[in-house]
Amino acid sequence: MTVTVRFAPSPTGFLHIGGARTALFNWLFARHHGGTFRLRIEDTDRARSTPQAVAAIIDGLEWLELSWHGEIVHQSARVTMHTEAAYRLLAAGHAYCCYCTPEELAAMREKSRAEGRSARYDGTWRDRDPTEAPPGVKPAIRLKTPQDGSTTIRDLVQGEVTVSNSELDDLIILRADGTPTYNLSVVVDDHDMAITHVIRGDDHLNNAFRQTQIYRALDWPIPEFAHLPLIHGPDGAKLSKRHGALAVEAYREMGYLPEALHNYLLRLGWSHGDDEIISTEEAIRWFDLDSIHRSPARFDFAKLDSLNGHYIREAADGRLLSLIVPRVEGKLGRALDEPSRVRLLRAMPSLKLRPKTLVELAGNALFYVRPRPIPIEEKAARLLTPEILPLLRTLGTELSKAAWQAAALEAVVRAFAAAQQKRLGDVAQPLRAALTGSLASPGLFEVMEILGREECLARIADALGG
RNA sequence: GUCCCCUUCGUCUAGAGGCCCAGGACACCGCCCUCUCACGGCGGCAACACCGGUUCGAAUCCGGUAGGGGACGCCA
Repeated sequence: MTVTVRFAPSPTGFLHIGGARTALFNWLFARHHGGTFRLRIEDTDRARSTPQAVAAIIDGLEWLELSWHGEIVHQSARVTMHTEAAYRLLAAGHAYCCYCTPEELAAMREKSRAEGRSARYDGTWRDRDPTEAPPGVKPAIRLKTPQDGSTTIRDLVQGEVTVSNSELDDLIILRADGTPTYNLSVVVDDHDMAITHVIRGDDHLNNAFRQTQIYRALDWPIPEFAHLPLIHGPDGAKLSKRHGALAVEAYREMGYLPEALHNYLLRLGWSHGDDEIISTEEAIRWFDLDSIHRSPARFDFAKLDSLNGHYIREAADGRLLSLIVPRVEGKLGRALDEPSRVRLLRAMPSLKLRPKTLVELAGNALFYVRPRPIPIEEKAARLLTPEILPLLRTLGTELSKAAWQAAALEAVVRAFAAAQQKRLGDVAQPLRAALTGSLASPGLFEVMEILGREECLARIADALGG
């Protein structure tokens, strides 16, 4: 049997980071086994599902390059299959009609809880004669689940987990309005899609028991389950809006590379010895379910940053350029002309050595393409003292006679510093301030070469009060 | 409250009875490199939740305690 897995988000929000990891693990598992990875949108909650959310999920998966096989399955298009299954269960005596009102159910839950038991349906209508049904009330259909014994699932991550059947009540599979509920829909869809492995978040572990009972009642084979521990925020609590940056879209905006997020998410709860930098190819080759931890992991931006810095350094210059151009243009307030792009591309090999994010990269690149006079940061400006300015003027004159190439420029500046009885840094830093407006930049002489003679001399003049 | 799950440096983790007075990575702190910032190199700080038991020997096995998490919908 070929491995078939699915990612089944409900489109009630954006693709969040936990969902992205679930998708990644499913994708890797399928790729590892040469199987199929499918996408199913669980949009049966019409009130909360939106087309925008569907689009956001698709965008997110595409950005992460997690491509799925075949058509996207929209669960809402399959309600007929779901309801049919419910009626089949009803006809077979595996389900029954329940006429309880929401108020009655709420009271029931409260009572159970007050008595120190888990809140669940008490089976009022389980064996009651349908003729006793109150007139005019539409029933919901409940699954008739076993009352004795226990249900065990062999989870590929969690191991063997057993729950007493007395803890599992008769869940509703068809609402009073005739629509199917989540657990039924999932089972029918997973069955029809020939899903072999259900890999999803830990928060669904309880559902696995319910779903197992539905599979049994329907006499369908039960797929393998693998429940992944959730991702927690830095404070150890479940990742929530409070921690910010839930949507993968937000990570893109913050300037993270998809491959960095891949690598980071993969290592969160999964490992392959001491390996930290793991390419997608390696991930596909090495991925397995038994190396997944059972405990949740905390999300740590510092480590993501470090990984992102690594992947930025590895990225092709042209790609980085196209990624930062919109950001640079945004800060500049105008489109970049061709010479500016060429300049940035030339500067990229050294520019990309420093930042942790594309936002930083764009920020660091800005001085190369800014119109004169460039703004000088306060700390940099402080270096341009009345004592230094005359030196800078003389240096400018020396420089104007030099061949405009990094090594030659360095020779001139070094000779100048020596002649002035100064250390190189004493001269280089003010020069850097004048040229880049900052105290930190790529190598000064490379910067000068890329900026060009005219621009450099002009910026020096600007700094002199031009 | 009930049920289920989890517990190695601050964080992610290696570890499947002796290889571990616990290894790697990120973060942090030094030093080196150096025109700055990074990168890189070297070094440092720092953990087996606790208590019992099994064993010649336990981070690894068992039990309990504590702490954390998840689930308890005619939501998905």
